[in-house]
Amino acid sequence: MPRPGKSSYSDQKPPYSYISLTAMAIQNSSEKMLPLSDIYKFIMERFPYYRENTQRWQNSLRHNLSFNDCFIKIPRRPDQPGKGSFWALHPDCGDMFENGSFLRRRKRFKVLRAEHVSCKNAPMMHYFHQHHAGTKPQGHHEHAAGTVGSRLPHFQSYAQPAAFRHPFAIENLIGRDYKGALPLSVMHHLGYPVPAHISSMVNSMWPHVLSEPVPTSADYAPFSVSKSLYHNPGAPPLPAVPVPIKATPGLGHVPGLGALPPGAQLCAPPSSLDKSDLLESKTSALHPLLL
DNA sequence: AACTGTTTATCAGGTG
DNA sequence: CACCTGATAAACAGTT
Repeated sequence: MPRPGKSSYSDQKPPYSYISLTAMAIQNSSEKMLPLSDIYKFIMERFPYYRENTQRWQNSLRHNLSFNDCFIKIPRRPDQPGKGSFWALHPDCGDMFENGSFLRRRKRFKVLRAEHVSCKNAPMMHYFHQHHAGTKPQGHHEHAAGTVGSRLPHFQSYAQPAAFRHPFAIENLIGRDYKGALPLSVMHHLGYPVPAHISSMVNSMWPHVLSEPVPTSADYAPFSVSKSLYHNPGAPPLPAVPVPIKATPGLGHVPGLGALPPGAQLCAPPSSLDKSDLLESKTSALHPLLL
């Protein structure tokens, strides 16, 4: 295992998964979203190991972006021409990494099917911009069967329960589920007006991490998820549906690995969330003290 | 053509 | 042993 400050390890494979590396890159960006090429750049600049075999690892990374629900695509605006979309972290995956350390992912992040459809697929964003329905969304291959229809209450119950809300509508993206959870910059990018009270809340949840030191190529000092990626006390609970891998009650704070800040409240399912809405959850692993 | 994104498949390693 | 996660390969489609 490479140790921080040992340059002789600089060309070794970093102890981070592609998910971690991608999350690092995105969180390190000022906009909290990056095009694919900038994710490549970030990784190559900081980890010499990834300056070689680019075809191999970049294919893997793209696979991870598409495959993992923790990454969402943000379309470019017409005034931002370029290749591909921006990639951002799903607003509910802030506590994905154990103890805030990128070294270890605590739980698998999976979204509900309905949420997934509206969040993962580009046509939603086109609707988002153009205010009309895009092409019919397709479910992610892994979730296409088995969960149809039954996990919609979050969207349906928001604000105007009786009103039909297209699953691609902005209200369903930034409505109860995402309001205050997407980075401000992303909200702004999407042209969504951000009320002041939400703005302040979001800012406290998604701080700029640019001011934090960035590890050099030889320094695998763990990137830590900034404290405000955890939910603030008082902030409305987000309907994350994390699928815990396992609880690790004994781990606690590892020196240098970034600890849970005092008073931070981790993402747990809202109390109102019906048990049937949880996918394969093991509630013991969701206890805040364990996170 | 090169890049981007999706999907399927396979394998290795860790864990209960 | 079953299951899960992550890494890798590859085919393929769409976009720039």
